[in-house]
Amino acid sequence: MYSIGQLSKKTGVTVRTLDHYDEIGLIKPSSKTDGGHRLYNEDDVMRLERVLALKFMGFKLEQIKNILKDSTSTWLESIQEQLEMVKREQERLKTLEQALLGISCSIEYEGEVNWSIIFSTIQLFQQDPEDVLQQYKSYLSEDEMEKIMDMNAQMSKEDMREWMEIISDIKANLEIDPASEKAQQLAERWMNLAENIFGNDEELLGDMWDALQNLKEGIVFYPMDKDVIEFIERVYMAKEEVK
Amino acid sequence: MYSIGQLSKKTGVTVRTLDHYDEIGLIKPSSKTDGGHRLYNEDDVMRLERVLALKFMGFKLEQIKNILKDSTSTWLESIQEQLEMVKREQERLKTLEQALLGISCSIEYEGEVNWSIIFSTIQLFQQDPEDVLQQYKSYLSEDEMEKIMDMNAQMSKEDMREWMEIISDIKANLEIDPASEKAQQLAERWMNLAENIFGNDEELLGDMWDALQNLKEGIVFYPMDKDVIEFIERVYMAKEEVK
DNA sequence: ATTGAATCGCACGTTACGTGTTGTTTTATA
DNA sequence: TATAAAACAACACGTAACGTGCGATTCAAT
Repeated sequence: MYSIGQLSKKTGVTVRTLDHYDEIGLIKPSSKTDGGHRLYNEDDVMRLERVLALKFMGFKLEQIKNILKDSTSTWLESIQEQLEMVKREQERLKTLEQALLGISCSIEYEGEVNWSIIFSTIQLFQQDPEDVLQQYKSYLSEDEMEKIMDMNAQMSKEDMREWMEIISDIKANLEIDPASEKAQQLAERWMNLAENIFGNDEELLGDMWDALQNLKEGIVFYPMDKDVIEFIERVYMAKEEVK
Repeated sequence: MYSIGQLSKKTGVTVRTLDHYDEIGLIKPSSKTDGGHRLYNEDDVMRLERVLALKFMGFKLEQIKNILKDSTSTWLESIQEQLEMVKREQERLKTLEQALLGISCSIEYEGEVNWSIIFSTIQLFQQDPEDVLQQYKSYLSEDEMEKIMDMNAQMSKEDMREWMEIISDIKANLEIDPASEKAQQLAERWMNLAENIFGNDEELLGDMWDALQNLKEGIVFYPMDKDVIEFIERVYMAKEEVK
């Protein structure tokens, strides 16, 4: 028989928590002293351990009460629901991380808080990725869209950082001569990174480029907007002319 | 100028939410009608949009108030803190998913709820992975431990399912003759899967096996316990004898 | 018996609103 | 312009899982 304090020490849960579990009828002490102090026996301890296990799995106290009530309970179902929930939450956090990463980089390289980039980024991540890619439907095949989605998801922090760096570099130099040495270098850096990310898939890159040119409005790849695309276009046109 | 209802329609946030933001001083309407109805102007709308953006990023309303208060605010710091939080949460969910997956499989294949497996699994995931591997320190090199941690994290649902299946098969047949056809098949299936997971790294597999044999207590790889290890040992010894 | 520690029971605080009520203001219609 | 209908203000209570007190017992040790 344990007093509430002893049980607390034994299991590591606070007295208040045990108090609460008693209040909501989750764990009622099997007996009491004449004075009214709660006494917990081994069965109670076991029940507590099970409750803690289920809590670790992410169930709510009310659910735990139900699960422990009917032993015929649909355990598998409950756990698989939890699994689904955990997966959905992970998806959410993954996109949130991407968004935060993009915003963080944008502040870092632009040196100030740019609300329009923030709004665009968030808007981009708020709708589900399927919808975002719908815009590209006429330019890309199913296959290509899937590839892009994979890349998007697997883009590492380093990739993102490099990507932000080159793009903010370009943004800082939008007005320079497209035929200049520096412009050529910038465009080349962009191309290299793009190839790197798109894995040397020339066809995909080409189709992607077509899509980008035709969908200049809005932000399509995080912070890359119309201005950047047009800059790169100009540089390439200048290059062609030299030839 | 928008009434609270118009603003609600325009932005999609409920009237009650705007009400709340007014209450806590997050978004106060810039003017009111003679009768006391709230009127929001474009600046208020902008502030609301910013609030929503920050909320999307996961900030609390109180934090948002502070961030929007001092423009000199440490934006980058705040966002990077958020990023860290998101990452930690993802880590937590990843391990939780693994644990749930293990428990789900254990119920599926054992056909009943086995609390001791559940407790062991949870205990395994509650301490951080570093500590778990500390037990193996004397049997495995740094390199090997790192490899194992990677595998552990990347073990797919299918792998886990197969793993659970073979192990529960073995558990159902612990008492059969180690020299029998069936026992040999079971051990072989186990070996094949282990090789599959450990990527044909014979040395790693060997060292791992040593560790498993010496650390029979507790569960080391999810549901694989002492009994299973001893069974496989017996089968191999029987095989040796035949030779 | 006394005293210090443990415990009980109660209540308010937390977060970001949802839901509901009553009384007032605005808007639309006659 | 009178009146009905809609919108709104202001307040209160509920949510989930406890944390943090608080005064009033009760327990355990001396």
